[in-house]
Amino acid sequence: MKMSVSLGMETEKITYIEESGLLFEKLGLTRMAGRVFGYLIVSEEDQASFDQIRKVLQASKGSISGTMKQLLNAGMVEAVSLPGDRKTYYRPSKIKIGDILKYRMKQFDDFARILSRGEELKSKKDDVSEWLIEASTFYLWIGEQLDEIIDKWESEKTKIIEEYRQNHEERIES
Amino acid sequence: MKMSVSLGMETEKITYIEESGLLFEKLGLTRMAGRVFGYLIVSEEDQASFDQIRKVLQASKGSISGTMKQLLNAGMVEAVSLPGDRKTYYRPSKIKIGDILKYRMKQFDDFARILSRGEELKSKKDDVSEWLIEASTFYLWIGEQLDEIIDKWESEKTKIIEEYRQNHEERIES
DNA sequence: TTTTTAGTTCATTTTATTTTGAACTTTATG
DNA sequence: CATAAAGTTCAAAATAAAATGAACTAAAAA
Repeated sequence: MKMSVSLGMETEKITYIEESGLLFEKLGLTRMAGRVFGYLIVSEEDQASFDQIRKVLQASKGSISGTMKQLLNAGMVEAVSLPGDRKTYYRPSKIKIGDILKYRMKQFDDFARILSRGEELKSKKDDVSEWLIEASTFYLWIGEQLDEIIDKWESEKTKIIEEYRQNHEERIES
Repeated sequence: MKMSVSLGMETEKITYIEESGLLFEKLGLTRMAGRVFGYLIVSEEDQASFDQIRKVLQASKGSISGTMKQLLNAGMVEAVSLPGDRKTYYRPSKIKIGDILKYRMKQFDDFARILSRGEELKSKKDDVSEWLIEASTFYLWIGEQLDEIIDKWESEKTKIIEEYRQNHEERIES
């Protein structure tokens, strides 16, 4: 196995970056996007330059260029420019976490729509029709519920995070 | 564009089947799986035989064989066998719709885990670390919330579906 | 038992996706 | 203005994923 990350980075972080690549691939994004995101996460610097990313991940400029666009477009990464410096720097964006989920839930809208259209196309109404109606309604409904929950998160997150932190510590102590 | 479905099926349904294929592809499954599922949905028969599916979708036996395994494995399709008939028939399974969502939410667990591990790997605690903790907690929390919501759906779905049905009719009347 | 039908397996081919690399654009700097 | 650095673009190469088709297995029927 060729290790594609190096330049004085700890083995653990190199492994992490590759795992992030594989996860992104599983989520339908590209492996390189996952590597870049992983690198930006575990890098100790506040931001990394295009060329730094390219060198660490040992990829071509073209590949990094396309990947940065993907990540910017998905809102996962932010570009930073500095006066007196023509380079572009990148850092993980502090995107509202609920927005990632909302974005992903759009997939369910599509799924709901295809189920509902399928039901309309059937001339015979049977128990599959029933199921189709039920399933597409479910996705409409769950979308609304999720919006409410995400609002709840935004307003109560400090408290919730604190609760989770305590739970975690309790487990370690016992 | 080669139309890969035919055999006396309405154009609308053929289009539907192809769109279902494209959607499944977008969801990370295969196009063929989407076609088969779409076909089973809009077919007027209760179930379709292996060979019927193969003929309608004009695909090879190997392709259908692999695809049926995928769909069975994902729980989207059920196999039916009949006494005195050596064929296998397939129909869309009346899978609990919440289960599809729960299955998909596993992706978020993975995402939460990678964010949390990234945070642990950083020696410097900065605002990215803060964000990582927040984001991974969010996914833990949302998983629990969603389980509750899905339970609520299961117990109240008849009522909810009725409400949505009325809303839909009102819109048509006005 | 032999034949036939139904489906599986898997090496090969086809198709789609990702990466590279070189030429090009843009913008800062001497 | 000329030069250089930083990125972008895109055709071609590399890689990965999916479909085919032919040989194979299992199980019912003759």
